[in-house]
Amino acid sequence: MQNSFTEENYLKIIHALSGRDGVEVSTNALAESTSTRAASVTDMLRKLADKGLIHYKKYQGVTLTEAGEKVAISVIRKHRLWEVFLVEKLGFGWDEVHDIAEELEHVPSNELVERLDAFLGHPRFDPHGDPIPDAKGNLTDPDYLILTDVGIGEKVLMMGVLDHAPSFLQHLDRSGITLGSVLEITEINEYDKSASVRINGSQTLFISLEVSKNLLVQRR
Amino acid sequence: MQNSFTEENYLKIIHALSGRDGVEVSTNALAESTSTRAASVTDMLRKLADKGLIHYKKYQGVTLTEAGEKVAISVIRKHRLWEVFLVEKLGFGWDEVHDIAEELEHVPSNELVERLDAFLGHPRFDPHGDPIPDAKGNLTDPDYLILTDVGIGEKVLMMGVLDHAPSFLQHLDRSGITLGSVLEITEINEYDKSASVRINGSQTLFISLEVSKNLLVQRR
DNA sequence: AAAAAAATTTAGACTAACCTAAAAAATATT
DNA sequence: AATATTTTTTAGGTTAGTCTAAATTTTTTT
Repeated sequence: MQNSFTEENYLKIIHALSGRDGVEVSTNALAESTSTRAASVTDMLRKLADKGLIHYKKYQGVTLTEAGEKVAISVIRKHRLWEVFLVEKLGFGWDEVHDIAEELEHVPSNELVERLDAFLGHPRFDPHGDPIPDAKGNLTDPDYLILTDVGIGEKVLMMGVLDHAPSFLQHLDRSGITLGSVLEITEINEYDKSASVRINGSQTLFISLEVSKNLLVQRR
Repeated sequence: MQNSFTEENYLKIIHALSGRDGVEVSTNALAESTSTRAASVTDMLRKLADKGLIHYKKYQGVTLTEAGEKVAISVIRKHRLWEVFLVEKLGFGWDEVHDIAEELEHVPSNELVERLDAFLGHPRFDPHGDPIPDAKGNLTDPDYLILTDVGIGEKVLMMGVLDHAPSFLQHLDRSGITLGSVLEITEINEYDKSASVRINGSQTLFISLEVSKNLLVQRR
C-alpha cells in the first residue's frame, strides 16, 4: 500500500533525528518535532512498525528499517529538488521555499521527480547546501566543518547552513554571506566567542557565536 | 478556514458539471464523478453549504456560490498551469499529465502559482486546449465548435479536446492530430457518421463519430 | 391520482490521525 | 534500594471522509 502524507513526514523526521549513525529516536522527540502529543506518536509508531518501516519495541525508541530509510530518502530527494526548482526557476529566496517544498515533497510520481531532476540539470545540492540523494537513494553527507571549528587566518568556503529558519537566512542575506562566499576569521572575541570575518577578501563584519554555529564551511 | 483537498475536488467537479450556465448538479452525478456513494456526497454537501461555498437545499441539487466559484476557478487555474509546466518544461506527453496535475493543483501558496504562471510566460491555454483562468479568476470559455458541427470542405483549426482520457489522446497522437492541425472534412459517411479528414493539407484519414464528437475546432 | 421506480437523505459504523487523562515502565535522586 | 520524576503507553474520545442499509422524498408510469 501507499504511504500517507503523515507517514512520510514521520519517516523523514525519524531520519533527521536519527542522524548518520542511526541512533534511536524517542517518542517525546518525535512529539516535539511533529507538534503532536506523545500518545499520538505512539499510535503512529505502531502503524509504521506494522508496515515494516521502523524497528520499534515499546519504551525503546525507534530506528528506520531499510524500507523506511528508502521512503525517507525519497522524500528528502523530492524536497530538495523542489527547493532548487523554486529558487533557480521561479526566483524565490532561499528563506521562502521551505514550506512550499514541504507540500511538494509529498506529490507522488517517480516519473515527475526524475524529469524534474533532469530539468534542473541533476543538481547535487539544494539552495541551503544540503546534498540531494541520487535516484538510487545514495545520500552522502559531505563532511563540512562548522565555522566555530575554524581558526583565525584560515580561509574557508561557505557551503551550507544548519538552521533553515527564514529569520536566520535573511540575516545572512543582509550580511552579504551566501553559498560560495570566502570567509576568513580575523579575530575571535574571547569573552562571547563572537568573531570578525572578512567576506570575499573585502568587507569585515562581526558575527555572533549563534551565527557561527550554524554556518557549514569547507577548507580550500 | 482553509479548504481540504477533498473539498476542493468537490468544488472543481461541481463547477465542471454545472457548465457555463450554472445549472444544478445532482447528488448522484457527484457520487459518480467523485467515485463515492450518494450518502457520502450528501454529507459533504452539508459541509460545503455550511462553509458558504454552495447553494444547497435538500433534494434540489447544488450550485456554487460566488465564494465557491472562486475556489473552483483557482483550483482549475493551478491544474492547467501545472499541466503546461509538465508538458512544456518536463517533456511529458499530453496524455500523461492529468493525474500528476490533479495532485499539484492542491498545493497551497498563491505566490507559487503566480510565479509559475510568470515562469511559463502567462500561457492562455493548457496542453489540451482548455483556457487558463487569469490571476483575477476570469475564465472565458472560447466558443469552439465540435468537429461534428463542421461541414464538408470547411477548413478548421484543431483547438482542443473534450475527452482527456489517455487512450483518446494517444489515439490522436497515432493519427497525427495535434493542437493547431488544420482539419478538412472531405467526406462524411451517412451510415455511421464516420468521416474522412485531411490533416494539414496532406494525409487523409478516417475518424469515427466518437472521435469527431471530442474534437474542438475553430473556423479560420 | 395512485402505484412504482428512482433519487436523496438519515442512521449508524468504520479508519486515519489526532486528543486528554490515567496507568505503567524506565530513569534519576536521595 | 526505595522513592520521586520523567517518559511512554493504554484507554477512551473527537473529526473528516467514507461506507451500508433503511427511510424518505421526488419523479415517472400507469
